[in-house]
Amino acid sequence: MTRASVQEFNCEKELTLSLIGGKWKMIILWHLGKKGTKRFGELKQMLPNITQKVLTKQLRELEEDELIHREVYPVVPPKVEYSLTEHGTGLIPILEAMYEWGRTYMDTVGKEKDDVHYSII
Amino acid sequence: MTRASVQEFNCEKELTLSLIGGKWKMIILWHLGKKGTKRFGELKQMLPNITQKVLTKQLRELEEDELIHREVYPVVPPKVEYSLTEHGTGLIPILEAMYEWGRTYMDTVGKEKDDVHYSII
DNA sequence: CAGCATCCTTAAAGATACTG
DNA sequence: CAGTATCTTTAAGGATGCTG
Repeated sequence: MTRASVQEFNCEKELTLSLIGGKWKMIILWHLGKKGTKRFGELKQMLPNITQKVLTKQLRELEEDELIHREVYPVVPPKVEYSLTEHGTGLIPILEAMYEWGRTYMDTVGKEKDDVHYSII
Repeated sequence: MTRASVQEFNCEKELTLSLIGGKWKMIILWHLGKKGTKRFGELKQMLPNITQKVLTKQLRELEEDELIHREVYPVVPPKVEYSLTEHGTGLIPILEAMYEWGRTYMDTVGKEKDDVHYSII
């Protein structure tokens, strides 16, 4: 993980990939980018198939990598809000480009190879 | 892997990520994009720490996903050349954006957190 | 509400040896 | 030269239960 003190990459884009490559990280960043600050429970609802443990881990890693900010309100019951940092915001255009490329790819390759089907759930 | 007949994603950008997320795929695409057609052995030399088995697998997957083209020349000894397809070429701008973002990120985060070091090898 | 602690499964990747 | 074939390791992710 990124959290190691020393990381080796062949190229800077591998560093970038290592930060967004977690199974749920891109969607988390996407939601925070498009809809703004969200609470833990709100994110959990947006990603119905994620477990609490995994969501916590993804968020902690994103926080340690300074892509998101975690604001803890000392109230009972607990309230925790997540939002994008500057670094995280800078990733949104890349995610948008990946979204567009994926759409085009799906439309062409998904249709010409009738044994391949991509479904967005 | 992408090679399954049915793939499910939360979003199109996850499809994109699944195609370039292999450990060596971005560098392979990058080299083919910047330097043009390459033979198997040339790619192997460019990626000194990759094993033949893994390189073969990455190339086969990229080929099946139609990001690269594999041209086999029926000669002895064997000669095989790899090049980008249209789809693969379309990814290069995204890889460039990831490269630039990663450079900026390294320069800022890598310096402010003195316990974190990223090394490009 | 927003977590933490355990245990478990699975695929990606690596090491190594062999071949048309 | 450009691969296959086995075997092994590792870490990400998931299932489940407990808690301040």
